[in-house]
Amino acid sequence: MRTLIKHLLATAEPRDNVLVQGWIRTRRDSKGFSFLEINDGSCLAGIQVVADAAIPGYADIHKLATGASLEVEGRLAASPGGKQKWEVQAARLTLLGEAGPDYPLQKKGHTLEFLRSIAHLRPRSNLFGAVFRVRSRLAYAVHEFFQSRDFIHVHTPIITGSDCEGAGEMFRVTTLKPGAAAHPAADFFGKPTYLTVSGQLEGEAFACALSNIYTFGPTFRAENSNTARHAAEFWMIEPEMAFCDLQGDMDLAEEFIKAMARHALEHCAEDLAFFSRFVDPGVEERLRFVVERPFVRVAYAEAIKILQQAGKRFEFPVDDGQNLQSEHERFLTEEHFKSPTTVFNYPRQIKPFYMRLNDDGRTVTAMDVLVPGIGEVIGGAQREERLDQLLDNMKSHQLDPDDYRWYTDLRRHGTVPHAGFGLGFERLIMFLTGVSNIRDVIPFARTPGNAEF
RNA sequence: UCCAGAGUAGCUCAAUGGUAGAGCACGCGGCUGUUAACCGUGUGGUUGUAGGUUCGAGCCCUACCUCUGGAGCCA
Repeated sequence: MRTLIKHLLATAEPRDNVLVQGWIRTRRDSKGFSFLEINDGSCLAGIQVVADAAIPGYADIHKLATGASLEVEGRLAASPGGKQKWEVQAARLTLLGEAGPDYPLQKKGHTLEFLRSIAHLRPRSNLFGAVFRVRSRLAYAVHEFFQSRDFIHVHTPIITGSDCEGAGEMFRVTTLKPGAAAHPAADFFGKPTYLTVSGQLEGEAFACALSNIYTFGPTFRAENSNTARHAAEFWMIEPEMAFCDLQGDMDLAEEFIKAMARHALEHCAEDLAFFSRFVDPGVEERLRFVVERPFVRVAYAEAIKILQQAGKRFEFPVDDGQNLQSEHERFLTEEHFKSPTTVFNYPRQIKPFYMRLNDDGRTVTAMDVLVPGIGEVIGGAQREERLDQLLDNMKSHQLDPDDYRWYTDLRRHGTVPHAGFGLGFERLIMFLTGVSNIRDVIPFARTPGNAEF
């Protein structure tokens, strides 16, 4: 029976009759025998195979090149070589699939840019194997975090009929033939439909029934954003809590980030060490810092004062009443506080209609969590639970309440204070791995002009 | 979408306006408990595309395409 390499490497005693299946990373020939390094993706490290020229299957040795797949039967034994504890002394080699001389992954460093052009093969590289193992582990950690706190997972719809959630351009979903006259009534759903940009509004409906809920699913934005932090398709995590205010929301956001960092340190040590060595030297230290230290919390008005008194020339002036620019956010989290920072109570005019108006009449209960190196990783708010105020907010945002009938209904029937936030899963992975481009933390990235694979 | 930079061998990169090269990969030969093995040798090019300037363009000019970094929008 096959044993994954991660389990072979963790074995305590030598073992006869092991079966390894994987892909060849490199081969080194000697005069009567060869060394093969095999990787199966179960962990960063591969295992060394020693193959004597006399064993069955060795006749294919010239075909056992980098990238080829094979099966090795043999004995797990202590390795006399200095760089590994175990090796497999092969009794039989079976070539499964050749990789020709045009196999693009060499046993040397490649640029990330080149690896993106072979997105179907890059998971076989050290870096992308590590990234996607961490991504998987963290997806598990997300569910563990919320489930252990009695949050209920809700699958909000991917196709949505509301075209005005206020979160950016949307992809149209239609079965109408291209060029057909625009008759929404003749379309599949009898009205215009889109890919969701957020499950928040639906999440609120479920929070106002099940108390604490979360969503974790794909999200789509048709914005022509061409940056290292934006993708047209990405995964978002959106908790929503009934009977919760802004304080509770900020507490949960902070606990969540800390829990993810702690989980990565505890369960992805080998891969994190790899990131520290080849991607971002400070990543492990940064995660420990995030776990140990409380986040800074600062009101928007105070943040503006800090920026104005920083004595620093920004490209964009600090303007009270306007949104913070990327350079302002980075200054706060990277230079001034040198810590993850939560900014709250933003001016109402720069935030969406659903955020709760504070008693000052000028600010809303919004909060953004900023982290060094990434900037905004979480955006959230206590929601407006008062029907009259919500309708007033819609009016000032020039929205038609008729388009939000079911949403305002939540305030007509047993309304409660509630709050939540949204977090881009890819940005979290970037923060935890140090990988600086969102295209490199999602298996097959969709960005403007690029839907290959 | 805006600003800046870059496109030369499969990959990473060289090349005063004057005969396009190296390392790695790949082929062949050798050698060794090797480990991004090593030594020798060989194959490999419409210099992103289309125009232009020039006796002569990888290099200078124009347009376009693609990518990268930054910005906007945001998660």
